[in-house]
Amino acid sequence: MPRRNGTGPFWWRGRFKGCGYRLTIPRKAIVDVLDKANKHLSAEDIYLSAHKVYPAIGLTTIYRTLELLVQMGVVFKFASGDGRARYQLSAGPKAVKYHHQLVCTTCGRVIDYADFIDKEKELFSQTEKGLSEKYNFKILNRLVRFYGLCDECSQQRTVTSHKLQVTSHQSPERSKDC
Amino acid sequence: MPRRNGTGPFWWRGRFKGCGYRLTIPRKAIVDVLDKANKHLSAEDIYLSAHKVYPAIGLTTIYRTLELLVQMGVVFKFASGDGRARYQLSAGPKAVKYHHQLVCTTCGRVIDYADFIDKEKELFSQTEKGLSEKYNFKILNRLVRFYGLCDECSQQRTVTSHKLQVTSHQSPERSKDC
DNA sequence: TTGATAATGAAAACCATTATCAATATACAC
DNA sequence: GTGTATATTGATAATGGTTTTCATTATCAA
Repeated sequence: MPRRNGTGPFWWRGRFKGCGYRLTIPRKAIVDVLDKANKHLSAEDIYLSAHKVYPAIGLTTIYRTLELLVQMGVVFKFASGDGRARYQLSAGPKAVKYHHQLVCTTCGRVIDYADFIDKEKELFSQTEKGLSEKYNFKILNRLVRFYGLCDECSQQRTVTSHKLQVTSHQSPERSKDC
Repeated sequence: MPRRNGTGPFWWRGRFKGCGYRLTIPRKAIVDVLDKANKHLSAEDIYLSAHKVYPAIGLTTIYRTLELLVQMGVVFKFASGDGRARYQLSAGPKAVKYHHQLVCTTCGRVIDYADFIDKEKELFSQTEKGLSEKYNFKILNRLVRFYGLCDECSQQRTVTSHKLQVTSHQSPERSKDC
């Protein structure tokens, strides 16, 4: 039986018509790309994939359609550290309602972790309920990001420190964090 | 008594010399701005403030110095949704080790919340310990961001829906999320 | 099929950030 | 203090992701 909000294979199609927007070939191509992807994509990623299916598509349409989809609540957009936004479907079987990352502030590396999430879930279900009520905010997605130093950069930092010690005229009482 | 890592009023000054970098007027001006700010700032914010103290300063120096400070671990940089990065001191009395935000995906509004943080702290202290060990990652800062619809946009969305219903030729079976 | 209008894509504009490079300021040796 | 090597600076240009513009095309209800 059909569900009220539509979460079946083409749950998003009804949204277009329902909102007074036309369901065109480029738009189908874009949502299809997002639907088939199992991770978040950049606008360019989406462009390249959609281009294979529908070569006439332009990058402008990608951005415009993505904005539309975000407004409709079909797509979730978030800022990744590299200057490019990432997009993913906000519902359906592939939808991920949360992101958990370790971000290295030195090299920019991003580690997506899946550990300890179960413990978090319990806490967040309470927190989200409280926040929703207090701020009357409808929470759809969650991002937990830890910033710091990855294994490699912690080590390199020490190396850099040594190198500086050799080439520099400065005082030797330097810390590890250079 | 002086502390080993330096967290006093000018804790960051030693870092420059310690790392073999010169402590110049522009650099002092930039850190002073960050030190006096009680929230995260964009590069332009910092430029405008530093410019008042030292008008000869250029935007280039702002970016360059910020990068340096991030590398030294003095400044924490993170992506805000609006395409501009934000910066803040990573230590000292004004330093904030965590950010908790509600981000509206429709209007872009950001609500910084301070509720429920105590409960989170307990959980995160465990999670951070586990992650640090597993990935050998030194966690310095934390970002918790909930995406969704703010109060106003939830309501506007309904209004838009009505408007569409009047001006559109489309089927009336539209959802609230347009 | 038609006609009003929504949607498209190429190109230009925009804006935050980065790279280039000649000029300047700094720290150290003397 | 003076000189010298070099780190630092800032104006300018370049970059790259995203948005705007505008003439053309596709869509849908009638």
